[in-house]
Amino acid sequence: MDKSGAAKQTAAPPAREALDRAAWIAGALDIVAQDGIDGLRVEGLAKHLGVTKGSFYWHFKDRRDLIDAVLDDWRASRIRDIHKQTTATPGNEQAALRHTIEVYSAARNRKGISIEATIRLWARQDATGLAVVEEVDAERLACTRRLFLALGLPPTEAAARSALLYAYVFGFSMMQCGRFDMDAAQTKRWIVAQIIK
Amino acid sequence: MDKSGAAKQTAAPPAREALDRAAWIAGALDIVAQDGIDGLRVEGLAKHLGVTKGSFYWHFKDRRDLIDAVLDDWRASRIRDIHKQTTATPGNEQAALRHTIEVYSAARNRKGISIEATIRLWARQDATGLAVVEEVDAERLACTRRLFLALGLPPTEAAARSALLYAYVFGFSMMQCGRFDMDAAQTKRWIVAQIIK
DNA sequence: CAGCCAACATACGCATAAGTATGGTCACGC
DNA sequence: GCGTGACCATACTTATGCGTATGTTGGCTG
Repeated sequence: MDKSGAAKQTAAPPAREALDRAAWIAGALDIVAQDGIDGLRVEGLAKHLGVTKGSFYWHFKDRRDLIDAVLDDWRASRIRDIHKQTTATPGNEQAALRHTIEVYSAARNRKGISIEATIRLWARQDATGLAVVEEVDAERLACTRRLFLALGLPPTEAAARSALLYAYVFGFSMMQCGRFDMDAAQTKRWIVAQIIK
Repeated sequence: MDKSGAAKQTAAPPAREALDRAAWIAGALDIVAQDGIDGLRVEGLAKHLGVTKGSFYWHFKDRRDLIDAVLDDWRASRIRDIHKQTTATPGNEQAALRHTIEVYSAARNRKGISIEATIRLWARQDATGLAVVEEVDAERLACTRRLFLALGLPPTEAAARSALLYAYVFGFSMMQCGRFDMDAAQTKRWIVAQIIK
């Protein structure tokens, strides 16, 4: 049925060069963003990459091995990202906080939000996933808290504000199912002002 | 294997009386809270209720019929609940707002949060689910906004505060994967004070 | 008490999906 | 020019799960 004319229907590079683990993980994240972790099937992923599952079981022991690899990749990338977004030269902490909210809140990339929500929900049932999520949470809170402290706020208020920031950003992104235009600019500005100071 | 001694291993009532749609929906919500919508299998649900799927297909056309019924039930119960929690006698609007935050934020019932997160995430892929979620969102925002307006706040600020309240409550609940004791009472009080006024 | 029907159980067909076993191919070293 | 191994395809086996077809039972009515 699709044996002769199946050459470039997916996102495979022109000349198909050998896949490595990273390529499989990247593909897996595409699937996870769309169909959740339950939707991450090895045959489906293989088709997405233009190969068969014979290849998959060369690179991974089993499906769980892939999931663990995806988790590790996600943790590393999220921690890398929060550090990158919250670095600020002394005196620019407020701008850094605004920037962090802007970058993380909502519409920017639907895919990242989907992945995060999926992993977070799935982690409620999986100890390994839970540990990863908690690690990312702790790191994010620490990063923003550091900025608030640099602004001279007392420790308790810095902790509270970073918690509010995190809760807002995440809660907001989860509401963006459809359009739901509560990003009425004015509303958003007011909220950010409340959080920042 | 389980033909003779299978009498009361599940949560079936003592004398098994005939199930109705409501019982199936309630059971389905148990499953959804634990294993997500993808984990909602008709055979598994039947076993959970102590019957076989022959019964299921008597009450429901197919699996999708059950999902739609669950969605409808969830929408109705959520709208009923937000109305109940946000009713306030004139002069008690602040207390009502505090009460609403307290009731909806976190630890109270892990199950409700799981169900909400699951439905919300799943709705990203399903038009029917999306409509339900948006309806609930709109109703909740309207209810809290009404309270803020009753407190004399200008419309834009009332909208902004209700949005922040909603985002906080929801974001906060999603972080409660493990223990993650950021409910340090003090932090929580500070945040609530920011939101309320 | 005959018959009927709601409410289930049982048994099947069919599809999907994990994992295994084994065969094929192409590049590269020698 | 030929083996060797990385990389992938093919062909199973097994298990799960949806939907359907049909058998069974207990209670109610006339």
